[in-house]
Amino acid sequence: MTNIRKVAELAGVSVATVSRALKSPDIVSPTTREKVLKAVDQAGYKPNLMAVQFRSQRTYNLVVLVPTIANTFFARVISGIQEAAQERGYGVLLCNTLGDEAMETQYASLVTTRQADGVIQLRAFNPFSDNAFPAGAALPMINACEVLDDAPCPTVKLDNRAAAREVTEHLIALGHRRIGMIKGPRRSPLTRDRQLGYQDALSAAGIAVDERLLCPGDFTPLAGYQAAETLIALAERPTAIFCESDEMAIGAMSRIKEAGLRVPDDISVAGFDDIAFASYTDPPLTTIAQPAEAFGREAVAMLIDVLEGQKVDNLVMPYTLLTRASTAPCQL
Amino acid sequence: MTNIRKVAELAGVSVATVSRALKSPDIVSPTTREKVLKAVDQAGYKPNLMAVQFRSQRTYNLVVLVPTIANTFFARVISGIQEAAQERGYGVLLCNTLGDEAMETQYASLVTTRQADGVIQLRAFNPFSDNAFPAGAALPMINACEVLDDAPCPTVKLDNRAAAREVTEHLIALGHRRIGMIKGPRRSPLTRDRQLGYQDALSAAGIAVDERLLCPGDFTPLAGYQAAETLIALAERPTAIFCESDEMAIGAMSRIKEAGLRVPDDISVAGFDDIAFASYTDPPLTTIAQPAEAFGREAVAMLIDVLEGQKVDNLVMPYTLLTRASTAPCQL
DNA sequence: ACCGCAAATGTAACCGGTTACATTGCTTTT
DNA sequence: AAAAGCAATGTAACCGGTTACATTTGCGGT
Repeated sequence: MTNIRKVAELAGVSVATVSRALKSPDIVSPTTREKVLKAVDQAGYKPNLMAVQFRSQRTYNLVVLVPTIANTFFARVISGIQEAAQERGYGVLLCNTLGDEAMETQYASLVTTRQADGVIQLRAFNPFSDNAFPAGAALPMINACEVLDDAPCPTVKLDNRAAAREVTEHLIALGHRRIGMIKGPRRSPLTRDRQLGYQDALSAAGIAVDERLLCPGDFTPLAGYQAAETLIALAERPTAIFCESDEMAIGAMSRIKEAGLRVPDDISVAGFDDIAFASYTDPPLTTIAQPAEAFGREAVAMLIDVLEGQKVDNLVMPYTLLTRASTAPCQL
Repeated sequence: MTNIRKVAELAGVSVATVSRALKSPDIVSPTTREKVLKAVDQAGYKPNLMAVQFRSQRTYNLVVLVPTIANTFFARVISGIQEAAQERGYGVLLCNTLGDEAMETQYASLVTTRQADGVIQLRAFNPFSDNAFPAGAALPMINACEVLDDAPCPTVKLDNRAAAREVTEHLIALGHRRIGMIKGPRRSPLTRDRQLGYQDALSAAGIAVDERLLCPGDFTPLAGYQAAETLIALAERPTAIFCESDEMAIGAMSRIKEAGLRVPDDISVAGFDDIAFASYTDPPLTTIAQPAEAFGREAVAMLIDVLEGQKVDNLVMPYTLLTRASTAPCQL
């Protein structure tokens, strides 16, 4: 193994000089620097970063806890994380937790065992909340996308309530009164906020909330498919459906068409996320565009600020309602 | 920082004894072991894994080079990698390379700088081929999914040629004679193999290959959309289109319908990959199912075998043609 | 010629584990 | 009772960098 001592020997200088020539070139003489660089080249020397990291007690790795990368939205967020981390010289340790809290805690503890410097959590769960982490809240973490109400760390989120309200208002403006909703996982604050926004819009329009129009889901196409089945089977079926994710909207549209109904003629469908496929569905999907990659980029920037001891503020990202052909005036 | 010396002091033993009590409990006396464990507990001691790794010169991290995680197929492969790696006690350092060779080489060199033990490359490019890596081929790597013809390492792949032939034969059996093809990136061996399979099927059926029916693409929905535009504008337009990825098939179907044509009545469409959305498109997509997660799992298993000095053989994964409603008998 | 100061370089401790080797103390063998 | 063997534990070197501190060198000022 070519280490710094070999290089020092080759260059005829001390290890300290080699280290300095590489790290702070300005404090060694030009002659020496050149000798060292030549020796480095000749020996094919690459610093053992494990040693560097061990010495500096920094790994320059970030742990990312993601419920599932199979979800297109999260894939985009991770893309942003990856890109930003790379620019700043950090690596990304990916953890696909499938919502398993034990796994999240286990992965988060890579920070306590010094295999990573910080955590980006994309789900509303504090992996350090366990009593195994007495100093829990102090560990470097950013909670992004789906955030805890009482997050013990900085957060990056969307104003989900406002966004859901805007979608619902759009449907109401089209004349819809019976608007179904396919929700996300039961205990998610994101689901709760979007439902609140939906209710806000209905209340403002003087429409009563009908519990039968609210279906649980889990953000997958299959869940959307099944929920749509329930909704279209209702005696008074909805004329529009707001889905909390595009993936569910795609599943829902599939089931609606299977039943011989048309989108948007018989039922308007709106989604949330603006995934890549949203403009290629038939008809193209009305949805809320979230700046997924920016979520990732911002989370990384904030986490690195935390790691560098800077104070960071919570961030609310912007959204846009994209009106496409899947929503149309109510035909009733 | 609570380190092993603190624990040793607390327990009234030497650091060596603490290390042994934790790593090889059977070679210390029960009394001592208990004392040590109590001290560990009391001090809240967690071994600094950076030190352990530094000492053992193993990081237990694997680098995964993926062209883009925004692609649903790769997201599934990564899921498999992640899961298998975790089971075996390895972490996954993700690198979204966007096909940038410099970036792939840079990330792969995490192995030479000892920040990772091995590489899983999901693209047909050898990041170690550069002359910066004289010992290139010897570095632990697995090439999966899209593999190099002369890969300097073990590979996991599909028989793309046979699979493409099977899809094309299916279309021919439905009576189609003018079958368009939307290809992948120009220089990809995967694209070449699938095209060969397509040609095999045509030749066997006595159909001449018409160059105008072959459109380049890049696996994205947009590419499929644009390629379909070209194909339906042809004087003699195809009655079926085989797309090298489901994402392109989804884009193509979108453009076909936009032109007022019906799938499969006017044009049959087949894809490749069987992504989650493939069964929710309208109509559901005929495609080749690839065991994406298994690709990832096998790649990890093979890489760890390599790291442990075992000999490993190349692997060919199975595929299945899934016949859904997007392909139907030719109407001409 | 001598002193002082700064620049350049060298020496060695250090990070926190692991482990080869040394030491201690006790049991078994002849 | 002495020798041999073994289990339990301690001592300290080691991994490969970084860096505080020490030392040397060179130059300008008097």
